[in-house]
Amino acid sequence: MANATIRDVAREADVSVASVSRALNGHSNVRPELRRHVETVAAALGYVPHAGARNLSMARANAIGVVLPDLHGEFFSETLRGMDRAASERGLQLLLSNLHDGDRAVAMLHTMRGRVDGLIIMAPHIDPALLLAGLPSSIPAVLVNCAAPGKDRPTLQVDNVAGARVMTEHLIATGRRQIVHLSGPESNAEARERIEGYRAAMDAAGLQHRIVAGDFMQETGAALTPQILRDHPEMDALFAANDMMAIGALIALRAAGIDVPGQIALAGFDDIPLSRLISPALTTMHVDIAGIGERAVARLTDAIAGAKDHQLEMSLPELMVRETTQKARVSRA
Amino acid sequence: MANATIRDVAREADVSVASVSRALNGHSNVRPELRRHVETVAAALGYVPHAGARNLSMARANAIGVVLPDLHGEFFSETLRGMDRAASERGLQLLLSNLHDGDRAVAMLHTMRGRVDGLIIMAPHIDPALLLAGLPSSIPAVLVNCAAPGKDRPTLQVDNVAGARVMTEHLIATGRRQIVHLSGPESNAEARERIEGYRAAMDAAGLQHRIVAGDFMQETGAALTPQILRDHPEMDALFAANDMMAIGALIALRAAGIDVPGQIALAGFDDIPLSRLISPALTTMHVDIAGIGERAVARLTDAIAGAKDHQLEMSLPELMVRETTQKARVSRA
DNA sequence: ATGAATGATGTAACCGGTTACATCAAGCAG
DNA sequence: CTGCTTGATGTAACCGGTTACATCATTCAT
Repeated sequence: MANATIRDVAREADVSVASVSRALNGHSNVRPELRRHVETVAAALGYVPHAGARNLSMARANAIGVVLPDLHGEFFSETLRGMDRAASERGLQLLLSNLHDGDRAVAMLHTMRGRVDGLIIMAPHIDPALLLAGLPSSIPAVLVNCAAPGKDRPTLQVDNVAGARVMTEHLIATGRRQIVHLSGPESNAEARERIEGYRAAMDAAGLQHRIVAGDFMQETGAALTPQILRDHPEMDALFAANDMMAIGALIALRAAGIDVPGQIALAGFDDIPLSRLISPALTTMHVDIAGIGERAVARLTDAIAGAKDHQLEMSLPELMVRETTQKARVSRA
Repeated sequence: MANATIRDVAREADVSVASVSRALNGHSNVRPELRRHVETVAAALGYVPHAGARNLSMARANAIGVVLPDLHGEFFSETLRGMDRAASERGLQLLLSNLHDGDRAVAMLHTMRGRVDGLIIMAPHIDPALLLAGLPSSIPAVLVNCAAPGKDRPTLQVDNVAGARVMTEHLIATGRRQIVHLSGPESNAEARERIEGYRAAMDAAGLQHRIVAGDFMQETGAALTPQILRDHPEMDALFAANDMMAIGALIALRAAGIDVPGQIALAGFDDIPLSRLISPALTTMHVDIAGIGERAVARLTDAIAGAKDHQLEMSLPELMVRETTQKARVSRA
């Protein structure tokens, strides 16, 4: 019933456990015939090594823990895809954990200790002090898009401030003036940075900011749009803090009979795969989502190998002009 | 430097390791003052229990392994989301593995032995015999959308045959006659079942089948469409075996200046979130993707708990009529 | 022929927890 | 006062691997 252990194999093959271990792991100092014999017996018993035990004795889990704020939407699935690719190249597995709130966060990190060699933490919505307090300094970790660029941890970030500034400037350059920013939640560091970039560009152009607080969800983008139209009747551009909200807004604008980009320009942020597929195609800031996942794994494996490189790696998003921000038609009236 | 172990805590607190273990795990037979003392010392040392060691000694990993064919696209990210929800409710973590080909598949399963309590295997593209051969019968596993309904394993499947039949009948009922099926890869069990459903409905209506082999990828849907238009100039409906290919086809059709659904009706399968967001919205078979993920975890935890219920659970997809299959306009000519 | 070097194999400690069982002190009934 | 029960704590075995080191048989140089 229960699975065979290495001792069962040793007894059956009439050799020591050490020989079984060596034979099965391809060590060189094993007689070929002995190796074959052990392999035969192991196969006959259906022996599969117990990875947990091996991990314990080798003090190496060959796995990395990934904590994400949310599995919703394409953004995180893309990140995960990048991580998976980089991880399986290195023979690592991913231990996944959704990180809802700050309290359970620390408990979660603890659950991971001893089952993973390091952690990738993506938590723009969690107080970084709280996070780092619960993180033993001995466990390697890379922070992705966290609020504070962990001083003594490798860190990856998207330059949200610059990105939002570029997008806002693009909107201004294409003739928009009454630009409303539909932001992410205040508690989210990336959302705050994007607000900052928007503010900077608007200030530089001498325009007035209008910020409406959203929460990065598509439904909210749709739900808030009618209200935005009411409160800002003069609006000629809507800059959503991420693509999902922009798409929600697009649906609501379409439902309201508003022409995009004819009457109102629409912009998003992230460039999820979906954004080029909708119609009209969404202008957005391209973030190399899967690439960030890959880089995170690369940095983490370096850190696990002992690298002391705690540099902050900042990636600059790129403006993708598509259909939703084409110049407004000359008024037909 | 290295992390404190339970013996460090025991030494520092001047008690035995057993007491530390008991105190920290909330056993009742510990003097309250001793417990507090141990907790204080543990906190002072920054002690975090080594989950791997605990797993080994308790013979319980509190994790489940998930093997997926591909992380691409919304389908699997939705599945994963459902699994994550169900898993974290039960205090389980997910160990993720992308399963590219059959050879590495078995190795992968072995890597998981001893680090997970059970497996969820989603592998419509892998020879089930190969798969089950590599799977020790002692490890609980549930099969999702695998080619063969594992006789002695809990199994979840989508009724692809019925679903494809319903969709094809819908197309016929809305007046289409020259219906081309853009199928998934022959190696994929689900693709084969959808072909079968399409065939059944076409046969029943006395119509001729036209099947073009695709591979479930959006790019392929787009790339194959011009060729399909050339080879089947009379086509009035295109039924893609999944939504991603349908969306690819939609883009290509739009580029070719073809009116959907005016000239050609378009249908997909899966009902990924994206399909209702594109324009025109895609008619498709709704599959409760996240729900299947949740059910898989539920069935697996039952199996881990010792349930012997190896019933095949079949879920019936539901027709979602949207814009791409509205009745063809009366010819304007 | 003898001692050293080499190579294959076995013994047992170790990784870091959990827990059955032993031990011991205190409380209590007779 | 003695013997039994009860509760708290300690001892050590165990989970299933890996591996340093010991052992032993060869082989080879001297």
